[in-house]
Amino acid sequence: MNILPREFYLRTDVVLIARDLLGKFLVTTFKGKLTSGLITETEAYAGVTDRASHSFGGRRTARNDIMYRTGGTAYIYLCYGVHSLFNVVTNQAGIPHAVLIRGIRPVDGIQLMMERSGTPGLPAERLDGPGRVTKALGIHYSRTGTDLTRMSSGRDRPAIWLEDRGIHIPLNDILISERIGVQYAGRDAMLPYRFRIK
DNA sequence: CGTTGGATCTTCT
DNA sequence: GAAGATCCAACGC
Repeated sequence: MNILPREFYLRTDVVLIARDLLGKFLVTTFKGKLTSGLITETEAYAGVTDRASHSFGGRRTARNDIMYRTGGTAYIYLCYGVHSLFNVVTNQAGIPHAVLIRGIRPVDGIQLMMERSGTPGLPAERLDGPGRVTKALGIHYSRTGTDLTRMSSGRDRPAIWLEDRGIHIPLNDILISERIGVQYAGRDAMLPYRFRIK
């Protein structure tokens, strides 16, 4: 197993990290059941200078406090009272950058993920939508603050982590566009911070 | 096929 | 008290 190391997240360019996360694996084990997916879609949120970010202007509240932790921490919050959205915090502590995971291709535990999604039967080739991703992987917003980099074994293994399985997505296979659902961010809504595998 | 609105609840104003 | 980094079913065309 090759868990993404702290250094991966500590880099200063959150947009580059969002791109690099394509092709990596988001893995969870809850109650001994392992589920995972290859990350197919991400969005970068560039902290205090980004109007679309929860931490724009240095805003710091009980909800987004996790964003100010060190890179490699999970920032998970409740959206519209319904969906848990999963982000990875990047950069060093005090700099509230994050990458939202918006889509995966289910790999391990496909059947369980389909059951969690409420659509058993057909194996999904793509699982798109940040709320659906967390639902399928069993990620709840109460898990916010989880350290995603701790490399340990057995029962102490973190319940959520990111893994490199040696897959590299060439730039030619990546679609870059504007972020979704951030119209309120004005000019920043048009930044090319969304990355998708074609 | 595009558009609309309800669900649901925490967070911040 | 309003709005939100969403989703899906129900509608109208």
